[in-house]
Amino acid sequence: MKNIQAAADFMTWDEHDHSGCVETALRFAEEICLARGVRLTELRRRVLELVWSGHKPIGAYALLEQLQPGGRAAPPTVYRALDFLLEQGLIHRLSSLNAYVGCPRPGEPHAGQFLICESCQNLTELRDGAIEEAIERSVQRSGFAPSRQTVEILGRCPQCRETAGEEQR
Amino acid sequence: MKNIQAAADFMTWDEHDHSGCVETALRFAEEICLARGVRLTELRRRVLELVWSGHKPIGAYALLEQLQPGGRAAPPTVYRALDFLLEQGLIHRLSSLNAYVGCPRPGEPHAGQFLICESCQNLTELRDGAIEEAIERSVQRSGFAPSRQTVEILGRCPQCRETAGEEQR
DNA sequence: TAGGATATGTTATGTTATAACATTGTCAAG
DNA sequence: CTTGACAATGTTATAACATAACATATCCTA
Repeated sequence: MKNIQAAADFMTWDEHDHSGCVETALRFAEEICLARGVRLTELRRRVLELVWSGHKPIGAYALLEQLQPGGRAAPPTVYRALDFLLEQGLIHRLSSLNAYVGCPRPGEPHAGQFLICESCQNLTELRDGAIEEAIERSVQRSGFAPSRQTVEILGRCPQCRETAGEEQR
Repeated sequence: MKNIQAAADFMTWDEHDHSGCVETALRFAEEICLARGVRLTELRRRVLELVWSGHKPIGAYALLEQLQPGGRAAPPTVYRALDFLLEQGLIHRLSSLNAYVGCPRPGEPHAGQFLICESCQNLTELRDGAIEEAIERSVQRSGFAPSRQTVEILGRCPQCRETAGEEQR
């Protein structure tokens, strides 16, 4: 089991046929949950699907709306599903955006490194060994026992840099 | 003008006489604002002082309480002061905690790297060139133009690791 | 000292997240 | 197949974090 977007050391949420990703992510999630003996219930599956459906990070309340167009579900419903998916490493939370994205490498626990475009909100997840090692070394020196890393870089993606002064895409 | 906590490539908010830091931070802030022709008003000065006063990251509403024990000031008051201090690089915002800390290297613009203890909330700010370079290289490769970085590592500090199973300090 | 710019006060509300408890679903042991 | 324990979800309320919009005050300069 490798990456959801085949062989890459990074993954950009734009400019590819995304529909396959959703299916693949759901299939992987099922395998992983089965192997671990945890339950990917209908609700959790649906939330994971919604997280993957867009090409962009999505907030909990936006998920909530999409979950029940009528507006029935309450916040804890979606937050509990998100908590489960986070625990299982199936999604990431971007704390600088208060938003969630699907993890392209579920089953392979890792701290994501994210490039977030301030203009179009498009996202790239990196997996840069050099960054991880540098952080690892620094953390070791300090005697600190890390449990969770957040590396989020905000800026402008190449596409938005070209169309410099224009309106946001 | 160097670090507020003299010569160090990192700064830990614990285990040192902190009272001097507050004074030094305020003095630096005054110099910097004067040099830039911006106004360190009484309110802004007071908020900066409160941010520095504790040894831990502090939230906006906690600041608000300390600002006016009677409870008069409203949120925008403190958020505006925080925005100013952030703009001037006098404090950092920790997005994984929704909290603020004084910047030990004001006047020397930089993206902080933080080690945050989940047990005692104690904080260490790193300045690790290797991490910065690794990120820089990775970001360059992607064609991305970075504007703001967030590197926050949650875990347990050396002190809390010793007192493993015990109650939080 | 008048007038514009900057800063702060005030009221209301938006956005994100969780606490606490009730109900329902699942599954295995008897 | 039913009972009981645990896991998951529903429901209501509220906590925690943040900003919009407009009024007032303060500061500085021409």
